[in-house]
Amino acid sequence: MQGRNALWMPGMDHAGIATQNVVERQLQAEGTSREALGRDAFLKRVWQWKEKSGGTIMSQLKRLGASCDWERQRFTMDEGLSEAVREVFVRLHEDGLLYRGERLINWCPRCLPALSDIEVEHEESTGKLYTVRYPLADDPSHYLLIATTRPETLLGDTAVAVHPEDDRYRHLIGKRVRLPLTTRAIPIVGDSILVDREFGTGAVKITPAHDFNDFEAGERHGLRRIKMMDIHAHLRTEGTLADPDVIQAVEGLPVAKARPKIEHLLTDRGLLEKSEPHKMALGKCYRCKTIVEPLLSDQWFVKTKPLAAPAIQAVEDGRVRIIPEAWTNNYLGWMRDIKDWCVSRQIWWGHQIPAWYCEACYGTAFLRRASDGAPLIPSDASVIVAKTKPAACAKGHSDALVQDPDVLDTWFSSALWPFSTLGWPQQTAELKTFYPTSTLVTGLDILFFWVARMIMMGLKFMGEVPFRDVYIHALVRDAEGQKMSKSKGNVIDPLHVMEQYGTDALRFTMAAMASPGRDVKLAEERIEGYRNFTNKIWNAARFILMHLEGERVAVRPDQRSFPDRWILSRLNATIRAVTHELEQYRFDRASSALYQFIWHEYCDKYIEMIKPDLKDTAAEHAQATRHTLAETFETMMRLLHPFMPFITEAIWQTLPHEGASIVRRSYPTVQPDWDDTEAEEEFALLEECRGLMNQERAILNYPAGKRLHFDVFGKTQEIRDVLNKHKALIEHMENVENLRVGIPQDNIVHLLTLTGDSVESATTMEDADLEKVRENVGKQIAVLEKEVARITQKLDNPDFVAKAPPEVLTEHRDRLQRESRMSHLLQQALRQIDWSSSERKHSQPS
RNA sequence: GGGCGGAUAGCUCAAUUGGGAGAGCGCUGCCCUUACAAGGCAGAGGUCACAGGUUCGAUCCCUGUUCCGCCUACCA
Repeated sequence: MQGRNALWMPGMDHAGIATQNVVERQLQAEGTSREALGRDAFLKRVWQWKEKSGGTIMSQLKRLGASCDWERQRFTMDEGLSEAVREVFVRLHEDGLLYRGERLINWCPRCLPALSDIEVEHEESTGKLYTVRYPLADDPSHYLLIATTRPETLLGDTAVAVHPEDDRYRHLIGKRVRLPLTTRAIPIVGDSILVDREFGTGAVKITPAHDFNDFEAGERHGLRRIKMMDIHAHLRTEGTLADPDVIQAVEGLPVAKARPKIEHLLTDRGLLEKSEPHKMALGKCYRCKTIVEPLLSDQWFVKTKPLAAPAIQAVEDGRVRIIPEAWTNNYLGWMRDIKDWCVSRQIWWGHQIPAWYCEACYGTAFLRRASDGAPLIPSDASVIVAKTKPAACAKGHSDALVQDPDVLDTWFSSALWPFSTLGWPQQTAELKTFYPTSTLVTGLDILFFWVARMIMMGLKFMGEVPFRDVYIHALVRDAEGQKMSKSKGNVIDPLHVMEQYGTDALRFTMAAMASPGRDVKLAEERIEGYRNFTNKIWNAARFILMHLEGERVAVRPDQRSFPDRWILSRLNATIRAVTHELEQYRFDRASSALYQFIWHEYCDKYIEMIKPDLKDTAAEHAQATRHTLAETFETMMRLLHPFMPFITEAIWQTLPHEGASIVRRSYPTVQPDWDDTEAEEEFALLEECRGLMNQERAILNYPAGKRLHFDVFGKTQEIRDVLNKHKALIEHMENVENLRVGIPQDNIVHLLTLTGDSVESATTMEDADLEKVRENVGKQIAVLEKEVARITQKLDNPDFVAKAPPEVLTEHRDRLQRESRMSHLLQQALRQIDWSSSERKHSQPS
């Protein structure tokens, strides 16, 4: 609508692990499995599922009225995007930023593939801290006390560490201990990094194959790595030299079952010193909440440090702006401490890694997994990385090439999205036009998963940042403030909400609640409130259509009626505010400006003001007013359209308009000749009158419908002129007859007078319940006197008078004057009430 | 353990250069007044979490405390 060349490209990633899980569950229900199907047939099934159900998000977007470029829809598994993935993989490898190695990685024993660090959620839980006796090899009567939360892993221990400067243990370094439950003896090493003297016993076991810190300690001390678990996190004792009865007790058991057995065995042998409750943060799979196990395996890693450096720079120097800014430090902190990124996943659905290994060169045939025939590539097999399958290996073997069975992390392809979707690696026109893009809108929860990686990849392969602004939107939570999740079952389906309240109401609610840095608790009352707002707009439109019959004449703004000039000026202010706030990503302020204007200025005031003109066909301004009415409402619909696309289009079509659709019309811009400070000031004066009159009605307890006589007094001649000019309007708006305009005066008999800044207003109180009035007035006076005392006290303070800015001083003095005058007037009214009631008493026979 | 954010009307949330605290919903009263009862008009309701400090003056700035979220971390 603003005439910019905008591209909103819709699309999806392939959600590797999640999608594979879903399809595998289907297969399970059918009594089969992916292994039984085989890789190719399985992938066909996944594609089928994707075609069928993958459109849900797209249809939700469409229902929400998202104006995407639907023709350009992209999917990370599309051929073009897959080509980009292969290109990037090969180039990262060439540049030494990609390597394969045996490392410890987070492993979900249920989902089976590797997880990256950030796919692991930490959850506080209470476990036990066991203290185990490790007898010294050369003197079994003495032992070292080792603290551990995972006693079953001791089968994989290859050393014990103490702090090199710990006097308790220093003399033991270099000696050996007998590893409980096994026939092995392991060394005692000194390690100041691993060991915290203060914690536990100050001595710690090292299990390099099953713990990240221990892995690194193992590297430092050249320790052997003994794997004692399989991919399902079931204990495998082969190679641990465990005692036969231990093997019998725990072989093949999952961790949870093995731990008590080990505890039992240790106790039986008098090797368990004690166990006590212990709080710790357990790593769990973010998807299925299974406890994650560190697992030793061959994986592909992206070396992230060199990529992160320019990505940090880009945010530091403002080429990428994160909004709200508060998240910037979050991003920088994470990037500065970034770990290498494990990108291989042991699943089938995804981009299969473009790496090949030559069995002939390796010398012996690769082992193949019995279940699915996947080759198990040895760590030392030489690798050929290429975009397509090589014809032959370096030594000319052509028929012994085996492709890496693993696929890439979904985020690997997502990271390329800003340019892969525009045709890269081809230098397309789209890429030239739209890269770098302007804004990425996303949730905080994927700032690291996605945003950080897009910036790294964009800088590496395009040489430019992928986007200028990153707008972090709020996360929508349920009414209790809980994050929505399928497993908790508290997910609010937007389709359902749209069904119930309408899409426009949902959209407007989201916009209104999008205060920066704050999550949205989706409260139904709020949606309902904005549903009512749409209803209000609809009814206003009906009213307008009813009154548009007849000539409409466009007149210069400054020659229109007072209400017309006023509403044009207000509309202009609203256009200014909405445009400004949208540019600042303040959707909350933009929507509240619209709400305030449409309901409280346009409907409550403007429409009410012009009713006399519309009903009286002979009215002076009728033709011009009808024009203004159509003009302002049409403009208002365009201004509101991005927030409420459906109702605005529907109404717009019924209004006088040009063009086929509101979407194709321009967004309203500020019109200099609509600004009218005079009209706004005059309106403010009328509002002041209105306020005083309402207050009087309230004090006198008069019913809303009662027509009253009012006198209004302008404090200057100029004000009185304005009041006289709008006398009829005031009478109409305030349900008043025979309004009289005069000069303020004291001692008016039988009248209740109130004062404002510019005007005073008086009305008769004879019809009122004087007792009630006395009470109300008394309350008012008390409030006023309190305020008067407060301001007086401030003004009596010489420091305040000396140091406060002059405008604050005058403002205080004006206020004091007004409040004391008001109090004076009310006391006067009180005296009159007393006088009247005594009159009444006297007139009655005793 | 570290970092960040929040604590304002019964509820959901606003309030940037420190100077009389706002909205929506809910509540109370009166109104089916020919656009709108999903509405109109009016009203009640707040020691701005707590304790100090800076200042003429603090919801706002500083310090500390409590409670609630989130992120992050290897304390075995």
